[in-house]
Amino acid sequence: MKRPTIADIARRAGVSKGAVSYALNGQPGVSEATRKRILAIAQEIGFNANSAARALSGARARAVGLTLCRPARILGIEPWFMGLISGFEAELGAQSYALTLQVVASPEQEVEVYRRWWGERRIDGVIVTDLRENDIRIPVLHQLQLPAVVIGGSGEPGAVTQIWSDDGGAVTEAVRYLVALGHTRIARVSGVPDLLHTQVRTKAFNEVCASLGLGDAVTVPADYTGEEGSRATRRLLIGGGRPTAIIYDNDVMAVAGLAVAQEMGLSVPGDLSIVAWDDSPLCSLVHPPLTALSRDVSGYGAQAARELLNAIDGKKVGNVKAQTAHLTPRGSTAPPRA
Amino acid sequence: MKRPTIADIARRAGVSKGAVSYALNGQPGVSEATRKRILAIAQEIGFNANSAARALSGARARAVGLTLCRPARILGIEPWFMGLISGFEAELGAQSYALTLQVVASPEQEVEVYRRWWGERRIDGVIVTDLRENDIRIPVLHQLQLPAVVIGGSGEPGAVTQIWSDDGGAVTEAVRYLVALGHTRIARVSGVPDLLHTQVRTKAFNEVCASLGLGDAVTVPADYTGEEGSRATRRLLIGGGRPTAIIYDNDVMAVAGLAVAQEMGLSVPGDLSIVAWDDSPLCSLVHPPLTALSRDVSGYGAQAARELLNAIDGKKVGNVKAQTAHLTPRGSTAPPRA
DNA sequence: CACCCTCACTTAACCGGTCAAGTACACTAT
DNA sequence: ATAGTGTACTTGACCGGTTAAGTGAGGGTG
Repeated sequence: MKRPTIADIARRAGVSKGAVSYALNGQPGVSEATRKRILAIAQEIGFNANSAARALSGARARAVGLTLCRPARILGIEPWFMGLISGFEAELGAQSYALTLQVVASPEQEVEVYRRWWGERRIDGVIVTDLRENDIRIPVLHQLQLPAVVIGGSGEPGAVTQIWSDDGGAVTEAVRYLVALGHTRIARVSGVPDLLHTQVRTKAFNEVCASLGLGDAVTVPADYTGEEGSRATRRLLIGGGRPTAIIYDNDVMAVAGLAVAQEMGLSVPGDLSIVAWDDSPLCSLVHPPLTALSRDVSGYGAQAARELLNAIDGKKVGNVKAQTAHLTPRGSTAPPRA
Repeated sequence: MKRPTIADIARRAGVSKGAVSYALNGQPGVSEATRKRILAIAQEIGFNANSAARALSGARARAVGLTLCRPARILGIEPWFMGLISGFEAELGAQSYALTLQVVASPEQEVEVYRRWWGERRIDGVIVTDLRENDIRIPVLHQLQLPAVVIGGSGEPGAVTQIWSDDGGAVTEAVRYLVALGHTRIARVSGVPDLLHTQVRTKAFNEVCASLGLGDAVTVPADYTGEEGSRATRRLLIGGGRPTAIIYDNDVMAVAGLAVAQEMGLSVPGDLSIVAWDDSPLCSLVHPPLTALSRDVSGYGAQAARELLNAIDGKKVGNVKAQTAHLTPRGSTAPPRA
């Protein structure tokens, strides 16, 4: 089956290729009557502009890239990314932009992928997640002049547009809530310590614990996987001065922590309260359902996509603050047993 | 920063554009010495062929498409898709093919996306999941001559390459195992009944139950989400003749089922044994860890990608049988209490 | 009535690859 | 010496859009 081209439309409409192009792109240069006729023909023969030809003649590729840099075993289970992706799609699909995905093993590989995509002119911009301190990707994106939106930065103004949320505020809310319930020994199982948003959360956790006089704030670093979540939880529950509440940096580790507590014969929330970060269906799936710091992940993704499309259109670099995660109390938190 | 083109390489090497093209693509027409020189220059200046130009001149777009047609809320949590995707990537990345993703709401929309992609010449082939009976996507793919690989067909020979696994055999193994443990009242919570592989599993379940004299085999249809999994489980556990074992069509529903049992004060595996389909980290995360029908989902994806690349290269249409899921016993199955 | 302006187009170059056809030269066979 | 063959290139058309520059008709103005 032959793909219709603008030449086909031009022939049927009795005009030139150029006129068809103007008509289809809403540019001035054709009369309203001709435009309507051309659009009708395009519709009728099911015309779609060849994206290669369009990209080649200097216009947009109408695609954006996303690299996922987490090991496959965690990618599979963490709802976060899929939530983000469906958010992107909602926005990109509406503008008929495509999303190109690449799974990578390291930030170095990520940089290579950016360079390749740029060289291939395959994408118009990228979405960057998991920002680190002195992230090696940022200077490369800058050098390549590749429009980008960073998700999960610290909120400090930088070279590229950021979508960030006040994670510090959310941690503070969670700790205050647990203290109000009567907890005094609160621990935390964090995500990868190199990531900027992990650092923001850790700092806020330390500060609020200090300000409420909770003694030293214990944060055990992990990596978002269930295994590490279990390991960290065991370490916390075995040691002396066992905490009565644990805040986890994602839902997967929180679920793993719940399982460890049950396996050790501790009751949740009687002996241990659990708060998860990121409220996916996973949290309401388990028993007891987990109290979580909820945010609209796919809305977050949609906002990121919108900002990226703006950046591609050459609009200003900005810092967009997304909704702060809010506490959704469920069955996994309660006052500690005397 | 200007992107290097083959013209730049040609100039530096003192040859024509054509020669560079032959050299880079491993085609005959240049001497070994010249080829080496050209490749060295390409390497040095960081050349990547403009994918648009390449696609435009009749060659491949070097991209394949995947549409995800499940509601966002389930997409987020089901590890299956992410596992598949990382499998695709392993294979596609090696050939520097890109993966283009689109989330859609219905098979009708999916067909539209295929048509658009085809018209835009954006992709060289597609991966089709969740095959239905008389699937409307198949004739369209055929009409468009779009290379495709179907994942999760029934194994019956058809118009397009299929990757399938013997789900019937796996169900049979699970039921036999439960019967060996002493169970006689075994129920099943299935995925969406329209999907072909659901039908295959249901048929096999009915057959093995009949052949083992287990009375009528109860299958409650659900949709892979946790909510539906909970609902179906409650229905099974409330009714008379409560089953002592339930087989779930995915891990998410199995976890939800576990939570329902716990919430109803039933012990797992004492009062109820649970078998999950698809062994993701989720299964070993909960307490007790779930007995599962495991298969290498990302290997499955890799195989699909390989077959798709073959189909794009015009190689034969084939039916590839992937590894059958095998039972991984864990803590959620045991003999029923007297 | 000449002049200018606007509108609605047409024309053709261009993007950066691919590839069929053409060319120049060396080497071999008769 | 001449034709024939193969190698190593060059040349230029082509893919299907976009867009700057050009054109001709019609209307308004002094």
